[in-house]
Amino acid sequence: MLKLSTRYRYGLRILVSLADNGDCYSSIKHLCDSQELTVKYIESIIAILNKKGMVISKRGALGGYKLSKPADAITLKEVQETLNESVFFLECIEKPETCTDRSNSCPSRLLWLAVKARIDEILESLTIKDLCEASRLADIETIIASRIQSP
Amino acid sequence: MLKLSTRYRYGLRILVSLADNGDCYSSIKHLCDSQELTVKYIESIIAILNKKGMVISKRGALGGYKLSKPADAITLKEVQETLNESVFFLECIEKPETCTDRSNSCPSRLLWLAVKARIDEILESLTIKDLCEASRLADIETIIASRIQSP
DNA sequence: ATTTTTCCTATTTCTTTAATAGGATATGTT
DNA sequence: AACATATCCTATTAAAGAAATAGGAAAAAT
Repeated sequence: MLKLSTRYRYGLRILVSLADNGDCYSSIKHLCDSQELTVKYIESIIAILNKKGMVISKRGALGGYKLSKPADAITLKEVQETLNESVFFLECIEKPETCTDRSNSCPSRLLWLAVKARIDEILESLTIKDLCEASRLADIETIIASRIQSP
Repeated sequence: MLKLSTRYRYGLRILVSLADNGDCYSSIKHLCDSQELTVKYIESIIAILNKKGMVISKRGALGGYKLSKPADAITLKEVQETLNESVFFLECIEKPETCTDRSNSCPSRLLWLAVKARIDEILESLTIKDLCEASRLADIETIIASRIQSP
């Protein structure tokens, strides 16, 4: 439980690479050189991003992928939703029909609503551009602190 | 990814039930009446809690389970670790040998270190007793707010 | 034509979770 | 002693999702 999928981890790395590459098209092969992944596996991940319109593709020689919008317009929440569409953090919240009547006296539900709210707060406040910067600075806490207001 | 396991959800509900029952032994059958689970499945969950010494068992007629320590001495983090021993939120952190050299320039790693820190902060600050209270109040945010200092 | 590269569809493998099953052992009650 | 109530123990199966691989079709540049 609460395991981070490699699909999302790699997806983020791919998007960060594309962002660093600016307006050029990066081929999967090129993305592979910097990452230790197979062409086929990256392909399957980027295919999802492509179908959702997060990247623009160009076929044939000199083709590849680039971001479909500025890196600071892509939130990490958006990426998560794209890459893990059918998986629900908490079914009884996202699909109420699964566990209707327990509602607000269910301790698990209350706890995870609270946890999820905090995760989402971070994922919504950060963008791919922030990740690029965090990677350069080797620090993300400062960026988060500047985004999220303390109550 | 980031899916909450039913094992943990049910485990919490079981512990909250035991807490509400005070010093009496609750049989699995009794726990079943309030929850919509089979005897066998609850048994398999509570067996884990028992092996780790979180509950005390008594066999035979009038037997059952009760908490091994006060409900306010059992943190939710402890429960999570007990029920999901072998699952790592982020392998490259918890088992560094998996992904050594990417370290602090890996965007995923930075992000999830930050997210994990916030989840752990909540899980460590709350106890089973808090969950009992949250369940009664149908609110957990007030409790969390009183525990976690804003920076 | 040839090379590069995306695109599409399918399959396999692996891990983990979820759930079930049968019977052994202990304990209180009658 | 017999019986009912419970935990305990050890498997096994089923289902889901994640991870990874495979082969070839289609497009575009040189």
